[in-house]
Amino acid sequence: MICFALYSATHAMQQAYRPLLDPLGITYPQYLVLSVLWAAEAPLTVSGIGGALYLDSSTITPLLKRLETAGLVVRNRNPHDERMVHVSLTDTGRELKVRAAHISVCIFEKTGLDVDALERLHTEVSELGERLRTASKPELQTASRDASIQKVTT
Amino acid sequence: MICFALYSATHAMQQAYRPLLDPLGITYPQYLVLSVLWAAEAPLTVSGIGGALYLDSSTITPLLKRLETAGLVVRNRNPHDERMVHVSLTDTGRELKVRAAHISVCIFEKTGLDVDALERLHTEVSELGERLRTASKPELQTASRDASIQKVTT
DNA sequence: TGCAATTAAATCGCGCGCCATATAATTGAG
DNA sequence: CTCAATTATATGGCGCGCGATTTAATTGCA
Repeated sequence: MICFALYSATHAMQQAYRPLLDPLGITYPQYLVLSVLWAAEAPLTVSGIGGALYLDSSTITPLLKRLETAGLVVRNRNPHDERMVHVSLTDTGRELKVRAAHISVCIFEKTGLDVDALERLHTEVSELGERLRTASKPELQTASRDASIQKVTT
Repeated sequence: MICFALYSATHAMQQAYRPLLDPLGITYPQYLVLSVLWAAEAPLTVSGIGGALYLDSSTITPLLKRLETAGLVVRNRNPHDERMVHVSLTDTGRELKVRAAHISVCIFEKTGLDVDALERLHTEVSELGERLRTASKPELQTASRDASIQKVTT
């Protein structure tokens, strides 16, 4: 089955990121969350970030607290609806985008694939993920993810 | 980049396994370890299992303890070299192989792919993992994984 | 309006993964 | 033969992920 291949390739990928992210003091999941924030024009909510990454608040909340401790983001309750938390980048958090700009090229090189092959593989893996997600998720036949949720392009 | 696609597809895949593995009382990583043991003719060492799954003893040891508590495996020190631990299946552990036999077909169906497409994707993802692994790992230009280590075919 | 449903985050528990380190057994150079 | 290196496993700490539950705010229906 393809499952172990995915599993181990994902671990290998995270290991490939490690030497690039260590100098920035962030982990790969933190890099993903920051990528979502870097791409967003306005502050995002916890569930907005989680929706983009298919993660829920029990994963995102503690991660955001670590990013906040690191001085990269701030969190404030939405004054119009106190249930929600707006997550915004600090100046330091925005600056990190520049310091991280080289990373995707470095990873691209580590894959040893050309742009076309990578693009094809990306599409196939994304579609597989999408099918597995709808195959598992709640019985409500998901009408594809809500359009308001951003795509992650890391 | 393909990275997030891999990351989220892997999570989706593990979610797809969950309803199938829950009745057996095991997790996906435990299923992987058991798959390695099911495929082996003789008892394996901790590093033998870890080598097959690209995991080290700090991950495998506690997982094996849980499998041992569940009565699925037993661990004994190799009398000829007390540093090593031989991991063997119990009868219960062997019986579980039968109860798990349907799982790969169920997952195959959830992928929505035909055998050929899945085979191709499997090969490409495996090769990507392999390249990322050698790109990251120790400076010694790895001469491909030691032939004595089994392949995982889950 | 009143109050039960719903919604958004947060919290808790647990099982990974992995780094760094520790412990114990074996090997090998001198 | 000795003792420093090496090897195999185990342990501790930390950051995910996720199920289950909790807390707090908002909504909507009677």
